[in-house]
Amino acid sequence: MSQVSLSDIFSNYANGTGVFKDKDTLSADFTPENIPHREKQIKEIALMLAPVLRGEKPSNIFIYGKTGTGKSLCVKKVSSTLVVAAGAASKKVKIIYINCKMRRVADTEYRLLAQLMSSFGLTVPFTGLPTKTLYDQLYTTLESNGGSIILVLDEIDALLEKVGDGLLYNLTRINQEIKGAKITIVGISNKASFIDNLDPRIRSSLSEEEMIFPPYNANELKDILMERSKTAFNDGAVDYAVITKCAALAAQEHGDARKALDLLRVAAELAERESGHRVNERHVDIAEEKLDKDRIIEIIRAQPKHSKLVMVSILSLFKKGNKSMHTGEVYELYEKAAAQNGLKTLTQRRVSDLISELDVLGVIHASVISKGRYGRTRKINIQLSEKIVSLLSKTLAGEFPEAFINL
DNA sequence: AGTCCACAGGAAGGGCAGGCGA
DNA sequence: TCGCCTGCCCTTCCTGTGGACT
Repeated sequence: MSQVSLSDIFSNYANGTGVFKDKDTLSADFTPENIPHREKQIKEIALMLAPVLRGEKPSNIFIYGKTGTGKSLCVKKVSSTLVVAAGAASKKVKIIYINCKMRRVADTEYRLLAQLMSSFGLTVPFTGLPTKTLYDQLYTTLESNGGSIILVLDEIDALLEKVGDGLLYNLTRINQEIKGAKITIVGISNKASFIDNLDPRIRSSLSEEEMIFPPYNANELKDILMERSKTAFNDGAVDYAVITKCAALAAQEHGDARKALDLLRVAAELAERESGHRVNERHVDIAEEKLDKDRIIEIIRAQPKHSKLVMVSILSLFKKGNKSMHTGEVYELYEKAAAQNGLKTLTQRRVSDLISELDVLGVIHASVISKGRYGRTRKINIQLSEKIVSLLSKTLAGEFPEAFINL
C-alpha cells in the first residue's frame, strides 16, 4: 500500500463522521449516569451502605447474579456517590474495589492482602513475606487510617474456590482485631451456590444482607442498549433492528448485558471499517462469530504447552471423525504428541485436570459418564463451529506442526 | 447381589523460583 | 549465604463411583 493511500485513510478517519461519537461508553467498565432496570437494586445497596454517613458500620453484603446483570456496575455507582456524600458530611469513608479473578493480582490470599495494602499506598513484594506479617501490617494500617472502609470483593467465588474460606474468616473478623476503623465487606459472586459451601460462621457473617440480581430480559437489554447508543453513536448510525438483534442474542445467553454491549460495539467497528456510516444486522452476525472466535483463540493462546497439546489431541480425534472421545483416548494421543515435541509427559491425573480446565473455559464440553463394566470416564466433545475448529487447528499447527502431521 | 472397570477427584507432599531478614 | 516464607505446578497415593456384566 502506498504512503499516499495510507495517509488518506488516516485523514479520512480523523476528519470523517464515522459511526461512533464516544466509543468508551460501550465499554463494560464505563459507569453511565443512568442504569436502566436497576433502580430498585441501587436504592437497596445505597440504603444498606448509608450508615457510614453517620459513622456506623453497615452490615456485610453478599450480592449474586449471573455475568452481565449489572452487579459490579451498581455497586460502583453507589460507592462513587457515597464517597462524595461522605465528603460533604465530613466523614472518612474509603472504598476499596478488588476483582478477585484477576490472575496474578488478587487470586490468592497473599496477593489479595498485597492488593489491599497497595490501596493504602504501601508496596508489598509479590512473594516472600509470611501471611501473618501481612495481616499485622494490614491491621496497623487500618487502625492508623481509621474511618469506615468498604471492601468490595468482586468475583469472590473464584478466590474462595482457590484458597478456601480461611481468608474470608480472617477478613470478617478484622473488626474484632482493630480499633478505630470499621470495615464492611461487599462480596459479589456469579454463583449463588457458592455461599452454601461456606463455613456457617462465615456465611452468617458475610451475608448479613443478601441481594439477587436477576438476568435482564430482551426488552430490558434493548433499553440498556438504546440508552448507551445515545452517547456512543452519531445520529442515525444504528438501526433499531440492530439493537433488537443484539438484545435478543444476549438474552439467549442468560440476559448478559456485557455480551449485548460487546456485540453492538464490534458490529459498529465492523461497519466503520467498511467505511460505512450505518450499522446493520449483517454486522451483528459477523460480530457474533468474531467475538466467539476471538474468545476461543485468545483462551487457547494463553494456555501452557501441555494444555495446548491436550487440545491438539482432542482436535486430532475430532478431525478423524470422532464426535466424542474419552479421557483414555485423549491421553494416549497426548503422550505421542508430547514425545514428538520432546516434552516430558504429564501423568494422567494431571491431564485429567487439564481437560476439566478446558471444559470450564468453554473450549470443549466434558461430562463424567459411566460405561458400566467398562468404567467411568469423561465424555469429551467439541461444540464449536467448523470455522472456529479449523482456525484453532491452524493456530495450534503453527506451534506444534509435527504433532498435527503425525497424530 | 456382587464384581469389575476406568477413570474422577481429594489429599498430601515434592521441587522449584522468587523474595525477605539476619 | 542461609533459612524461611510464599505461590505454582506437578506427582503419588488413595478412595469413590455408575452401571454393564456375571
